[in-house]
Amino acid sequence: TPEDLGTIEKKMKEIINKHEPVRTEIWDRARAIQHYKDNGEPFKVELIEAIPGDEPLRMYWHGDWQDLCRGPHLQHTGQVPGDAFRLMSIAGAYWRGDSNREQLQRIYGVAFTGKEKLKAHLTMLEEAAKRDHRKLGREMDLFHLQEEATGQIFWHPNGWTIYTTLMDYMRRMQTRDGYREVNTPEVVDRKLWEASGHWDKYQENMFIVEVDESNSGDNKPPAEMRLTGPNTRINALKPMNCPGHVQVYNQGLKSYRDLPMRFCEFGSCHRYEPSGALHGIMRVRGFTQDDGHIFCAMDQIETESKKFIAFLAKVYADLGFDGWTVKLSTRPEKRIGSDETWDILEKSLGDACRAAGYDYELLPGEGAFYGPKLEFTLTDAIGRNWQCGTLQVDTNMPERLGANFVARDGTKQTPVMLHRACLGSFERFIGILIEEHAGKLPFWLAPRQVVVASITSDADPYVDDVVEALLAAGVRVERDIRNEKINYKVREHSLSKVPVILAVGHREVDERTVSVRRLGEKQTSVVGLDEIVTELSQAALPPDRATAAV
RNA sequence: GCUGCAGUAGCUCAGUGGUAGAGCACUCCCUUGGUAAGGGAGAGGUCGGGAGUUCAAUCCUCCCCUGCAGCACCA
Repeated sequence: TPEDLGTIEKKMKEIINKHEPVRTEIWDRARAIQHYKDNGEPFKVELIEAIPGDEPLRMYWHGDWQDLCRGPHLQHTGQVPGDAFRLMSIAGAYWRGDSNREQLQRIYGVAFTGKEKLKAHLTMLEEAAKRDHRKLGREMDLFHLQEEATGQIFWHPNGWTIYTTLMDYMRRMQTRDGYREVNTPEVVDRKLWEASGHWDKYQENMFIVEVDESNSGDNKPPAEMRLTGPNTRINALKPMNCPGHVQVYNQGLKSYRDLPMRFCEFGSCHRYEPSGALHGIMRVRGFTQDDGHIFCAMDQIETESKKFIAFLAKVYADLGFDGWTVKLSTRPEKRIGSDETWDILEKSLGDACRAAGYDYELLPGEGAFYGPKLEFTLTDAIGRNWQCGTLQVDTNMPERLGANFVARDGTKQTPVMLHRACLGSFERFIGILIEEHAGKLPFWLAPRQVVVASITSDADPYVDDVVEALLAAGVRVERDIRNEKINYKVREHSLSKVPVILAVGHREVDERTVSVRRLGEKQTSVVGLDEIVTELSQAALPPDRATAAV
């Protein structure tokens, strides 16, 4: 508990003040194992037994405290900066990271070389908490969650504006990049998931929909019998779009001339995620992916991969991100497909990434069960990493689901399938977007772009003129003619992150101008009505349509 | 799912074994104010849900739900 942490911290400081000197001895393994057995420390015993070879072990002491350690240790405990550490939290952690093993209590703490640095860190955390998308989502009236639909999002008008604006942008970008948009069913018979292999591996994480398909009419049995009866059909809400896209591909004969064939879908997916995994709108049970699958020949993998990475880089840059990283996840323990195939696929992904000009971090064993993947990760306000974009090569699913094409030599061959998503899901990406910009979204994405506020009620009719002109020019604009002082209006709209406030009073009415105040700036400027309409309508253009930066 | 913590008004939070309070937000009135809070009045709560203990439970006990931090998971 937090109180316990305080007590522990106090005891730590006492030990630090004692300047306990280090003492070390080399023990043979048998003695060390016996020592820990006698002291009831089975985890230490296990650690020692896992150390290869039979070299002696180093034991350390500081006063009463004893540890098995490769070393070195501090000369004395006084070397720990007693005023520059803080115990932060306490939580369970599985022994050796294995959820089938015991869970230990882990105490999290931070330590710095000086008191000032600790203070700066704590201040940073406080600042980061203000950018939390869950907090901003409430303050900006973007969305809410409630327990009747755990892990799913009720989007409010403001939030849904961000969502659809982003989706429209992605649709144009993907069309330009050679994708054809499709749409596939959300309630699908388990047979398809069995065929794809997902039923086997992810059944317990799927939303199951059982429907009675016996004759309708008065002789229908009661619901509790129907759901387990012989005519019950078991469906699952689609947890991913790939099998659906293969079904589209499989309609009609395909030639090597048709490849690469790029399908995309704003695919609504549902996954029964473990309760402890849910996190705001970043990890949810209902979400929409900007999903896409490229069916291609083996020798097209690298070109298509490079093309996608370039596409993703462009999109991320448009959305204001430059700090993303790439990870290459390789074959997991539980997988399908031969090692030879994995060798080829892992290499081609890595090569494509380098060829596109990006380095990657290797995550051994983290790949999907059907193939390796590149993960494109972004960070949230407090520095946690989130996988957003992904690129996965897959030869297994096309084969399982019977996809093929006629090759140049007339033989039937199986295409490779590249699974790819750029944003990942709109939900997670918007969460990251909110935190990255601390709610101050780029003008084209801001749900409420402009508020026109009257200073005195005499200006109200003119407010309507300004609003009309901006609406006609494609700007998302609201009016504020409430009986409040301009200070009050400015404060309120600034807090809710409206990027531009146009204030109008007698002077502006007489001159047909507006007083412009931009979010984050103190000074205002007076601009003619026509001029501001032109300027803001330009600024409202999404990056792929903007002719010039405004 | 696991470990720990939490749930009181729309939001942030105080509080008590005898059925609840503040500030902000909201509504109305006064105020027409020039760029981050003008004044007054009012309305608003099955104290997350269920069971138990008790004369009496928002408070104590148990179960469940939801959230937070971390772990595990993430097709």
